Amino acid sequence: MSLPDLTNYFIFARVVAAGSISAGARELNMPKSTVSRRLTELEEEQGIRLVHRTRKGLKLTDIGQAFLIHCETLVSAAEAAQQVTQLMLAAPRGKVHVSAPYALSQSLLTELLPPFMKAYPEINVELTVTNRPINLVDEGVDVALRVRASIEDSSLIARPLADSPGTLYGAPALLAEHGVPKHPLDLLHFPHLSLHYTSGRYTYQLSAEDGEQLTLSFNPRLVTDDMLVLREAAVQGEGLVALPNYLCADAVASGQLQRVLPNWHLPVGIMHLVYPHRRGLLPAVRVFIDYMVAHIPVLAQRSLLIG
Amino acid sequence: MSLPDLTNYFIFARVVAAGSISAGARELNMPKSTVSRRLTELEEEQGIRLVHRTRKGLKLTDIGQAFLIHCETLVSAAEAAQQVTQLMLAAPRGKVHVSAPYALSQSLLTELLPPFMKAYPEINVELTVTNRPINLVDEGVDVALRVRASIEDSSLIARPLADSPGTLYGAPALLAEHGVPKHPLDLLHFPHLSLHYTSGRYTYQLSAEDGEQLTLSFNPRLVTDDMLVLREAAVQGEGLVALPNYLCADAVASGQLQRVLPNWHLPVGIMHLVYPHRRGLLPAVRVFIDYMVAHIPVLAQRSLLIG
DNA sequence: AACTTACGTTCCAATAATGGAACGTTATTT
DNA sequence: AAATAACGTTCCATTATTGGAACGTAAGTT
Repeated sequence: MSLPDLTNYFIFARVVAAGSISAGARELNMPKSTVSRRLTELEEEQGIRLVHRTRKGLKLTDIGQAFLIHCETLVSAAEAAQQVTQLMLAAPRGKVHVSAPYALSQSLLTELLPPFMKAYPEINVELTVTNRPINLVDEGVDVALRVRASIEDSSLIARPLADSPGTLYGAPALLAEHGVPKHPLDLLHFPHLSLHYTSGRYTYQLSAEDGEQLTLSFNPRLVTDDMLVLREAAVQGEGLVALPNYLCADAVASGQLQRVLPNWHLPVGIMHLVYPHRRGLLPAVRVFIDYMVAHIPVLAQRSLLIG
Repeated sequence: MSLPDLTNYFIFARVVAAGSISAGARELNMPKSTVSRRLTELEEEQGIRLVHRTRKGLKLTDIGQAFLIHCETLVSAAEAAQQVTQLMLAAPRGKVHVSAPYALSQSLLTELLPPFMKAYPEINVELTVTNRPINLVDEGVDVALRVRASIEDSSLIARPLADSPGTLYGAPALLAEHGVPKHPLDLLHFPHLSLHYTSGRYTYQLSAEDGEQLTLSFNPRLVTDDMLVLREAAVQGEGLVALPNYLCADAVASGQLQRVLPNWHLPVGIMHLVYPHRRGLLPAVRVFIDYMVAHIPVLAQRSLLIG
């Protein structure tokens, strides 16, 4: 099967509307030689004469008339299709599919989404909250909020938002029971809670301010992929846990949690946005990204100052 | 303005239906390199990503989904357009616009059209009867029946049907009154009737059987472009007239008219069909031509034998 | 684990489409 | 009557498109 060149149908419709090959060529901004050739081509392809060429304008054959009707709906369909894309490109509108882990969703996005949606009433947001690592393309996600030790995914564009330093936290009661740790080795006497790691290996990578580094293995009593669950468990005194500071700022202020070994730092997580292909980014997605890039660092900074 | 290549819309719709670029390429019978390139081309032209490419099949974006709907109506329109032409090509059907002069229409076509239309029930005939010379293209005529001294029109295809010899005719009463002419010069005493000629010059070009030629000018008493009017006027004894023999056979048989100078011949008219461009001839027009070519010579011959 | 299959993309010589200029006609203007 | 303008077509060097082969990658198979 050899597929027909539908552009010829388009040209045919435009030429008939214009009344002559020359006029059609002018409207189409093409040389009339091309228009003439393509029209003849169409007739040969169809095996039928569609227009009679006279000196002054063209004259449709009966079959050309019937053929034209379908060509016109074809042109309309093409224009409608174009409008679909051009509408989405003309202004920030349409759906933005966002993905975020629970912790970030319930803190940052809870705060930022309402004002964002108020600022862009034509944008609909679909928010998928999950801690599972997702494939943006497979799940049809436009932009994902992530915290990782490093930004490595090469096929995606990443926009760093803020560093997310973490510390060990524990409930005052737990610390009273086991004694406040002075040195990392004191941690071995404690129960521990941790995020789930597919590697199955659980360690603290601690670094002191003088540069000293220490890696400590532990067996977690509780493993989950929800940081908020970890925080609540820690508040209940179930064990020590490594968490981003911004998540614990409130709990520390209210006395529910206490920093453990505050002079030893955990690896800094980098909070960032990722999205596919910088090219062809829809305005709706672009303004979402811009909005988050503009506001998340401020919010994160505020949390850190408090924490 | 650069016009979009609508074939890309078509390819897009087919690829989505097939589920992958490779499968779409197979269905379209195109190399996948081309399909891949054209799809990317379409996305760049629209400035928007329409499909996400994954290893196993494609995934439409939301906008791609909306875009696709219009592409599908576009494909339907293209198929409908094709059907219009292919239907007309598949069998003799549709309209045939025929043009003929009065004389031929009322003799030959009156006899041949009914059986033709019975033989091809899907064909509709539109018959324009006029003696005025017509431009086939301008008037949208598919095929014209003509009688001319020569076949000269170069832009048309001509199919000769039969020679149409002519003679001078007169009513017996008129001949009794003025005396039966023995020699062309005797014609000068008669009143004459004639077809209308735009040249304004009226002559008889007589040739004897021994090759002798004679051109005789005359002033017609009656000029019309309808041969049947001339014949009736001649029957009424209004004057002599040069007419095709087949037209007068009946009148001669019934004694209403008589041949004048039967040994002197008028220029032979050639009855023929003309139609534009042998290429792209519709089956309906083709079978009409074939039918006339098959039957008119027989009918004409019969008339001549009688006459 | 190694192998096979199937996907989408890229490369580049072979091929096809393009478009400015010239042509032959015809209607209109000078 | 001559000149001009406009039409559709054709020509052919330039330009753009094509498609087979090779590539990198991921899923299924031995």
